[in-house]
Amino acid sequence: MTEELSKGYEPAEIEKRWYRYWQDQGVFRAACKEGDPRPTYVLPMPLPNVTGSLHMGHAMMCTIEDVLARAHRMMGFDTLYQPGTDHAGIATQVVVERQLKRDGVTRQELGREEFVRRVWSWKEACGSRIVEQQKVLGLSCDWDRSVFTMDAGYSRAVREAFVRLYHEGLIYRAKRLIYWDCAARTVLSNLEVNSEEENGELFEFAYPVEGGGEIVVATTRPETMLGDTAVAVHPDDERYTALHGKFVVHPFLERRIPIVTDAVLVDPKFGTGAVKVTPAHDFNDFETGRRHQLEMIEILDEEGRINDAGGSFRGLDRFEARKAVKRALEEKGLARGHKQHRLMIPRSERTGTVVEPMLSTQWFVKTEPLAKPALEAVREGRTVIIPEEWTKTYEHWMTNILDWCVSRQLWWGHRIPAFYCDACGHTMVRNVEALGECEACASVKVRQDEDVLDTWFSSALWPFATQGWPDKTPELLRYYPASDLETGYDILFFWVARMMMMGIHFMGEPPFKRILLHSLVVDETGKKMSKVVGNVIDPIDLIAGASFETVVEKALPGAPADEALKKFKKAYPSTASMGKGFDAYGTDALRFTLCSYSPQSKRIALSPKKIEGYRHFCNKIWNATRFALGYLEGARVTDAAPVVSSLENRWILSRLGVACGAAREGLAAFRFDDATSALYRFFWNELCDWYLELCKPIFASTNANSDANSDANSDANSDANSAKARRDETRDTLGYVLETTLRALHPFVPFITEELWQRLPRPAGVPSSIALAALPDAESGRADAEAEREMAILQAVIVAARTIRSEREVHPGAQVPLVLRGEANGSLRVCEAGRVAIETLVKTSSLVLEARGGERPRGAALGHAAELEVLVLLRGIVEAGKERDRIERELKKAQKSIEALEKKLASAGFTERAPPEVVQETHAELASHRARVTLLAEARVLAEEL
RNA sequence: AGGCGGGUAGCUCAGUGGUAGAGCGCUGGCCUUACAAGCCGGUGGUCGCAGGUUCAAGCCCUGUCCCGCCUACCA
Repeated sequence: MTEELSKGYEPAEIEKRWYRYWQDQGVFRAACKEGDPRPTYVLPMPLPNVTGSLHMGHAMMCTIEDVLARAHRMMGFDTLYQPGTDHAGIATQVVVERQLKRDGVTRQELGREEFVRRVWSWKEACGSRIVEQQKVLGLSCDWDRSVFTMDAGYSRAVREAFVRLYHEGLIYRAKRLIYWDCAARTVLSNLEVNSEEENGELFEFAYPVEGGGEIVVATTRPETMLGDTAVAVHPDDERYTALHGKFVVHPFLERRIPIVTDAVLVDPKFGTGAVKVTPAHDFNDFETGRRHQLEMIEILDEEGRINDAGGSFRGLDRFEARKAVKRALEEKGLARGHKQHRLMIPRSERTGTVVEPMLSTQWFVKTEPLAKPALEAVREGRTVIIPEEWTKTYEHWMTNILDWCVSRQLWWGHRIPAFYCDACGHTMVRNVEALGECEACASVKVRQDEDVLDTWFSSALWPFATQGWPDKTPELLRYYPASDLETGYDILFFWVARMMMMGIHFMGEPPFKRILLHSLVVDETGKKMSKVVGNVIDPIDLIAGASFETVVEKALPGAPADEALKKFKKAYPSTASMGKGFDAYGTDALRFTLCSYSPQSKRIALSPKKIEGYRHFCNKIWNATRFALGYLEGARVTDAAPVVSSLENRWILSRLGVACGAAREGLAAFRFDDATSALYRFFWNELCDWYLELCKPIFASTNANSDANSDANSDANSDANSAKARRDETRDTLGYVLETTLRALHPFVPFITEELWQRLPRPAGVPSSIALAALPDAESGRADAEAEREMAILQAVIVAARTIRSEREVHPGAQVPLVLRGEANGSLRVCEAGRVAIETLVKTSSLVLEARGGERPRGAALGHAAELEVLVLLRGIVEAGKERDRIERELKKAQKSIEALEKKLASAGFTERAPPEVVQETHAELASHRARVTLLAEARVLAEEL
């Protein structure tokens, strides 16, 4: 720890050390101590799937959350960042089944018990990967409280919730048309189904009409005609009036099918204007069937094969059946052509297979009574959604919510606690793992429902089931409701809305005070990340560094490397200038980058170049500290800002307060972009660019004066004393400012700040980790308007002089004579006080301060800073012609501004109706432009003698 | 089709009615004892388009054209 800092910032080396330290020190632990006077801050982590590995979305989410958690911890809250993982029913089952398939076994062959055992062992072996990655990101969760949704305690809570809802009449079992995943052989909720436009075919065929003639229908799913129980036409469609009330004959199944009229289903302008109706396999047809009391014929089994109802097509897979039906229709001369057709294909989010609408008996949650209070909680502001615009989306969904199908035909998950008696048919819903005998007839022929619950049902209980509910544990009392819930807007419905419903229902109050939503992380061109497009980035590659070969292999698995790389670079144009791959940017740089994006926009276009930029920022922090450490020996660093007298010290403390205040405001308003940019600008553009540069001559003066000390000269001694006093004050200020700034930065960049903070002089009695130190605020600085004003004058003078030097191509190392002319009691006094600063930062060979009015030195370039004239003597260095052109250009600019302002002031409307201070400001602005014109005219004269 | 966003510098994005900001890029000059992952300068905008309100519009209103996302869809 005491060894010197390396010249460059190397994140890998420092990051690995501190995470262990934090865990060993128990920094992340929530106290949950009786009598703890601290307020609580509770942040339930959106539980990642146990199957998952960390993607950019997680990185975004985790970063934002960890910033919130760390900031609140530093603000003195008893902070619980609640971690855990989700058993992810279908996703996990699919993964394990795939693995079994490689070994040539099916889960049916293994049996349920053995299969579930295998899933558990898979979970033990592989399920912690994402947790390890979260630790790489620096998450400050209380890992000791981590919960897995299949834990015994959590499972009990899930059963309890089901049982209570059932007895309250909010859960029911019914036969409904649902989405069926034929690959996973389970029902899906409509949120687990994604529809995308794909190429398809609109196939037309004729139904022979009883008594002669035919009616042509069109379909994208010809095989469903095996379940047709009607043909519908529009009642007003004159083409078909003659057929009303007649029947068609099914060509394969010897079934009479009625022709019905239906104005809802049929759009006469589409296709042939006649629609085949398959009530058991289509949502619109289902409703049509209800309207006309049509027979509902199911034609598919649970694997998507044609069942007995399909006659000779029985046993065919649905896609084979499609071909077979078309062929058979052609053979019978009933095919009437086909055309290309774009249509929305619904696919299972997990297995990717085309889902089929099927009739099925399932368990449903009655959502309306639950949604209403959840809606009201937001309307009444008991829960606030940020950014606020999402409130509308939430309302829209909550008011149009459908009953929620919660049963799944899976083996991995919480088994539905419903028991059926085969003897008397009695149904019992109890919070038990097994039930021995029937409560009605005492028969032992009792079997449990085979199905498990939707994963979202269990995760809907997250805010309270993690805290021991239904028991009234100390944790539950202290940590419910949570403070914030932070997540991607894409799961507002899936999860957030459901937690709201369940939280209010079971706990009587909403589960969180605020809902914070961040945007989707997309590629640099704005496209969604996907393995199809080949633009996925593994956050770990950005942290640890990776060659493009490695990166591209993950982005587009299985594709030729050069093709994949081309696609990848197209998705991330800023990587064009990056040679072999990503450097190791480090966790801190990635975190800072993610925080720098505004939460207002709906997409976050990830730019690797931007991450590189923030790594440079980390390097800047590193080196500034390295510089400072060379002078901080013996610094007295205090809790509060020191009282200081010199301008630069007063100024930096004032700016420090502004920056820390802005950072706090940004954190509070969920505007991390504002917070990070305030700290970035302060650190780089104020602390490094100005303050440290101003410190240099002060620290350098030490040596000069210690030489002077050896003289017996008393003046030199007193000079030396005052120089020492100033040096000490500056040393203490620098120490304080740096220590404070690191604390302000810590929530965003935890690793580098801990590393550097541990090396800095700190106030007495600080905690063992920066993570437990106090988060600075506006009061951590010392507001000083006068210092800011004076410093602004010095900065303006220095910049003006530098600009002249640079524009006239004076060599940066060359010393130039500088003359500043102004008001003796005004800015000149400030310049006199800041003489050393000006001399050093401008590099002057001589600095003359004089009152305005006298003769100006000939051959000088004339600039201005506030009301000061800045004269840089350049005789013999610069060509007169170039200088003249430059002055003309500036004159034109100034004239243009003057015209605009004069026009504005000439308008009576403006002078009479605009607020007086605005008019005044405009006058002042005009005056300053006019003064500038005068100055430029004079500069032209001076330039003639260059 | 409906709903919600967005269009500002070459790129990615901030912007609170009072003459437009950042980072990156571009560009000129510097290896200046913390940092070339750097320093000192500079260039760059008809704020999608057309109206309107206002003394004043990137910001408010209306229309319009593009681009996203979500929801529901035509069998």
